[in-house]
Amino acid sequence: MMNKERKIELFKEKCQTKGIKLTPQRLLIYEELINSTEHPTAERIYSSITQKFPTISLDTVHRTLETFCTIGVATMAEGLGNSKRFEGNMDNHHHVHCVQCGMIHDVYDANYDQLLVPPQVSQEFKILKKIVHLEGICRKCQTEYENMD
Amino acid sequence: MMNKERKIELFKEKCQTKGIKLTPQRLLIYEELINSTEHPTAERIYSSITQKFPTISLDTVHRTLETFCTIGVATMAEGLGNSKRFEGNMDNHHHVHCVQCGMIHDVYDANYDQLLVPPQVSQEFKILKKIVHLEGICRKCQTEYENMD
DNA sequence: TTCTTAAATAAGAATAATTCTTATTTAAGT
DNA sequence: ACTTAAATAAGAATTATTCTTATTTAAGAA
Ligand SMILES: [Mn+2]
Ligand SMILES: [Mn+2]
Ligand SMILES: [Zn+2]
Ligand SMILES: [Zn+2]
Repeated sequence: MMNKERKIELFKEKCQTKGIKLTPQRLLIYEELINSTEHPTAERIYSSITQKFPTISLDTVHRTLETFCTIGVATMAEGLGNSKRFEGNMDNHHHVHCVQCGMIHDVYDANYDQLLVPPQVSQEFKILKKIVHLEGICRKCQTEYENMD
Repeated sequence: MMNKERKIELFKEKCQTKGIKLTPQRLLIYEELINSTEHPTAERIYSSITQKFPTISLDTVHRTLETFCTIGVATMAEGLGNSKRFEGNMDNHHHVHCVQCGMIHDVYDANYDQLLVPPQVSQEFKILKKIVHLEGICRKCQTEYENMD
């Protein structure tokens, strides 16, 4: 971990090196993000900011968060895209998700099945599911990238 | 694993024991689900079924998939709800997600950090993220359940 | 088999999350 | 101060999901 002033400093440098503009909106969104431990949604950040900065638009918050992920100062918590994905496979297994095409493959691995829940977690949560979630780019999508200009 | 006829048999029994009606819609949706390896969305299942059964409604597919999860013949692939969740914490860590209130807590665990990617996965994917995703009910939500009639 | 009824469905409206379009503004380099 | 590409605001559009209500039906009872 790192103190917030330092993170903001690094954020400003990152904007520089990545060649994106340091706007008041971006700074506010970044501050809101690192001051929160709740993994906020775009809407949540928008609501907090709208008090200090009433003219900001929700779309800007969405765009900015995406930009932050791209330049590596934020991440989107693991998930599988906009729509719920279902399966009838009730065997214990894990997943690898192609973030490009959305494909989900099943992963069977004995080590993954044996993961223990840390005591500080099991004290606070009744755990219903333990899954290793891998994210990456599938071979097909990698090939498609290669063939792009 | 298990052959599909047997799964359908068990599905019918499950409807019995859970006291829910065995409708043609439910049977079709279940068959579609277990014949797919792609972790389909409701929309995807709806499209496939609509050919054989043109009067089915998308809402029925949604409701049915939820019912299937409730009676334990299907699951929803791991995710964090409808909206994207962001964070500025770029340290390597994992998550536990309360499926009731949506809260996400950070989990730091050295064992989790050391997970290896199975070779058959790394052959097919360029892995960008490895995360242990725990799901459960937080203490607060458990207490709230207790106080319900 | 026919009857009964609560459960389930279809259809479309409503809501929620996200993305797109376009005119306007602005950060940052000159 | 000037220039300009990038960024923003506003609102429309799109997509996913849920809700409402009238109708239909599965399944147990008679
Ligand atoms: Mn799976
Ligand atoms: Mn986190
Ligand atoms: Zn892919
Ligand atoms: Zn909770």
